[in-house]
Amino acid sequence: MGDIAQDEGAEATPPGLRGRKKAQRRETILARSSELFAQKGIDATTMAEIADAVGVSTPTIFNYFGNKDGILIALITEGAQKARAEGLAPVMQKDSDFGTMLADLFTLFATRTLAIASKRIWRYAEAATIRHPGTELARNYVTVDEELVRVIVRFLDGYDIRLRSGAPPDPQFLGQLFYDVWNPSFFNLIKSDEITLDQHRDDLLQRFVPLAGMLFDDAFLTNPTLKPGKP
Amino acid sequence: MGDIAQDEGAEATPPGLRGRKKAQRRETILARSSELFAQKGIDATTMAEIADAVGVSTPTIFNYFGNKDGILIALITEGAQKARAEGLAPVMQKDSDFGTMLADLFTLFATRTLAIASKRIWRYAEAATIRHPGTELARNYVTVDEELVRVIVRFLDGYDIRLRSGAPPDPQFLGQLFYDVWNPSFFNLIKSDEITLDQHRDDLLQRFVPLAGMLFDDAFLTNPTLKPGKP
DNA sequence: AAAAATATTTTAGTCAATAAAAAATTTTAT
DNA sequence: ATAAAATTTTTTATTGACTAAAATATTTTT
Repeated sequence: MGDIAQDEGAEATPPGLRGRKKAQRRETILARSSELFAQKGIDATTMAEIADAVGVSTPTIFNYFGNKDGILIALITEGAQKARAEGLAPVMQKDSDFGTMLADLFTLFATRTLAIASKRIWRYAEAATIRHPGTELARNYVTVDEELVRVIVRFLDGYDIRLRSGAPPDPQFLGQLFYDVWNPSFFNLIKSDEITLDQHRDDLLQRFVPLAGMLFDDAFLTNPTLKPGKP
Repeated sequence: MGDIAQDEGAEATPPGLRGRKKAQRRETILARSSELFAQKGIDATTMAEIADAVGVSTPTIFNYFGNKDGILIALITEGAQKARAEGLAPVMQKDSDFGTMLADLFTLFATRTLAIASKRIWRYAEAATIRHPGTELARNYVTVDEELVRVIVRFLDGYDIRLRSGAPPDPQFLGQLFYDVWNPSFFNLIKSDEITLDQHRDDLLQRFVPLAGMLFDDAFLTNPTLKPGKP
């Protein structure tokens, strides 16, 4: 439960032999940690074992990642970055109402998120960022969420949204709102090993269908149309 | 980072000398821990010090609360229960629009929440419940949130809400929605020692005013009326 | 008052995390 | 190329959370 000094995250590889070696060792630590976590679980994997597997001393691991949480957050943020790079164009059927479409969109996010790491690892990472919000790695983690909001905003921006209020829609605001509605449900998903992705989708439907019903125009709701010039 | 076996929380005092002693000792542990945490901070307070202050052995503290997090969660949930019992009728000026009223309501919740425990303690408690969701104390903690939603629902239920959709309002749904909109902002508040309650209120205004504007009827927005027969 | 059930302490240990000094390595300047 | 400076890593040692198990004490039951 001590305070922490952490490394600078995955930066652009610095010049010089020293920097290259350091970047490479960082990758090795992450790779071996990932293997060990998968093999024996997080709790059962000791820092000394990781150090052994990498071939360095235990304090060196701490120099690189501050603590075990630091390794977890790095694994997740870097896994998420890779997944993000793989393209995020969501695939879903279009002949449903907009609330259902939102539920499907977020179910897809949940599916992809759990493909990056297990529920347990996400639990640990979420807890770590709350407990140590000041660290560089925790701040990196926040950007994963921000990126997700950006994807939602881009999605919403494709549609010719009609609000009941008649006001012009603010995709940024709506994107954040929908993200905030999704997040507690996603937390429930990762907090319980029993909850399935199907149940998660059901939960999301119960949240998004009524919400969309209150926010959006009847015509848009049942037949969400894309903006002219968007595919 | 080990797994945990925790006690059963603050139950109704069981009969018999043994049970009474146990309940009393539990209270003593909480009282001394609270004092020590306040005096020297959480990290700087060791389990051995708590045990010393109470006059029992260190493992006994673990028998009662599982781990340090367990003590924190118990302090918070029981503090919240006491605060809850003190009556929650929110006081706010009525001559503002409904979005502002919501922001004020949740600012009040934030104020009261931080009166129960410091940001640091809330951070630790939130992290603990995510990391160890299965424990009895973590489940107890959830009920604090549920109770808060109930208060919001009761608040909403007092108003003669008119939705833009024309549909009859579902206070339960709206209460959960508003809670979910509030919560990430509250997390930001406790995650940063810099953010003030005033800034929190500003953030809430930016969330609730536009949201209310999209959801509620213009007439209701500017002049929220109570249901007939409600004070 | 003995037996059974339960709680507590003692003891001993594992592991995360930190600190500080020694040793090794790389870079920079000459 | 080599000495000096800067940086990294290892060694060593220590604190503190947490667990396990056996021994001891206490309460309840019979």
